[in-house]
Amino acid sequence: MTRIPLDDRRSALLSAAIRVIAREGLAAATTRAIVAEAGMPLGSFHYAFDSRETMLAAVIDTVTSDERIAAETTLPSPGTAQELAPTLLAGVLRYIELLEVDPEREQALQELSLYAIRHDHPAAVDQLRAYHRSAEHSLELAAATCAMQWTLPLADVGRFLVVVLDGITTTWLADRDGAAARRTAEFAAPALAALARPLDSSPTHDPSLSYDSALSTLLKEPVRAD
Amino acid sequence: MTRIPLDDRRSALLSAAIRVIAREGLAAATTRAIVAEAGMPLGSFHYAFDSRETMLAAVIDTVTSDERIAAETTLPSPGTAQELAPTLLAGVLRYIELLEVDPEREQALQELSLYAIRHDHPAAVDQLRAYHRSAEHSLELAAATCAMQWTLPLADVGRFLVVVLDGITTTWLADRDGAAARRTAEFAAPALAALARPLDSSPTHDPSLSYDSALSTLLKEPVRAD
DNA sequence: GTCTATACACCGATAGAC
DNA sequence: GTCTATCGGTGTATAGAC
Repeated sequence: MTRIPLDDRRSALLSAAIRVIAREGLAAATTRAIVAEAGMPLGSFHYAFDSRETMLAAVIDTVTSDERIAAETTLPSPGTAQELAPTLLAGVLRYIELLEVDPEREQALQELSLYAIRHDHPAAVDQLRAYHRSAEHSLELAAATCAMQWTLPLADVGRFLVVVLDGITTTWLADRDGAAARRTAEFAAPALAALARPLDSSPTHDPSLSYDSALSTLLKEPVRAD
Repeated sequence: MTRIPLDDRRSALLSAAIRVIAREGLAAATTRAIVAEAGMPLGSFHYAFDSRETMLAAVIDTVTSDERIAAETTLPSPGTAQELAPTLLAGVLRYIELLEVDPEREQALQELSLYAIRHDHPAAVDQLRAYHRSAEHSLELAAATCAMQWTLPLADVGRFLVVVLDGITTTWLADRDGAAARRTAEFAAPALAALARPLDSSPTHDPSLSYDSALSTLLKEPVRAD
């Protein structure tokens, strides 16, 4: 009858699977639920994928794509140079907004991540590395925009940003306290900015001891007072 | 024959369930797998619990107990006063050690948390609040031991610690990079310590030996207006 | 190629033997 | 009370009609 290209079928099933996982959880994303969401008969599933496991690997691969992650975590790139801490803060706040707009999607990503750690560990590592790449790129861009440079290896700063974003995500998913998440962001941003120094400062300085330059940046950010 | 008190049966099933979840994941923790782990016949399950859902609620309640969480996250309390940042760092490093000793347990806790968020939200909130209580208690103790006080509401500082610990956990579970986790801790500890200041206004000591106290001292200076 | 009908394993839960 | 046997339902996967 209606002969649909195999790739179209596959992608339709993948997006249906993501919707089901987001709406009802990974455990409820059965083959029956997925084909129902896609409006297909059950038989179509194993025509497009060898098994449910294979399809889940494809789902993880889809949500792990660099473009998708970059769209979520990339900081806005302002045309004019400004202070680093507010730039970083704006990026984290933007991430929190995305979190609030589509909580189910983030919950789905967390469930897929835990699933991958247990059943497809290489995929979990890939997923994490994609986040690291995006974080490092954003941090590099932010520092350059503000005429700053990082005093620690970019990988370490990037990891801390990933840790903070992930922690904010998990915590917010549980308590849905956007104000508290934003207070966390307001602390994390200057703490990150404290790890950078102006581009033209003395280059041969042991970074582990040069908290003096970090201090000035940290202290420029008003500590939240209530 | 062997009449076992109901409470003993329940607790045996609960610990068996936790072992199964840790070893094979929440999805694999079926009633059959749990009673097999506990060495009981299948019929015993619904004699001890109304349903699998009820038992999972009890599991969450068990792992959410204050004592259990405190044992994982409480900082060591040194008898002698010392600098705040190393004290905090020691606590985070100790948490990372526990993480490395029993990764499956932490993975199980993450899976239970995501399950609770979706299917038993009040329990998820309780779990998070237990972590907050423990974090706040540890931070209060650490500050007092070091003769310091927090310059932000304890709840906010505690939340940041929870966020960092959670982010470290999720990230480490994926990449198992203990060295990177410790580098993250080494950044987070002084960043947290920067949010405290000495209890009294006595003159500072040698700042070259303790950057965290220098940070705290400078934090007392007025934030300059832009 | 597409879809219906079905196989077969395993799930949570329970009835009934002892 | 304790355990065996089993029920009804649902899971993944497939055979076979068209």
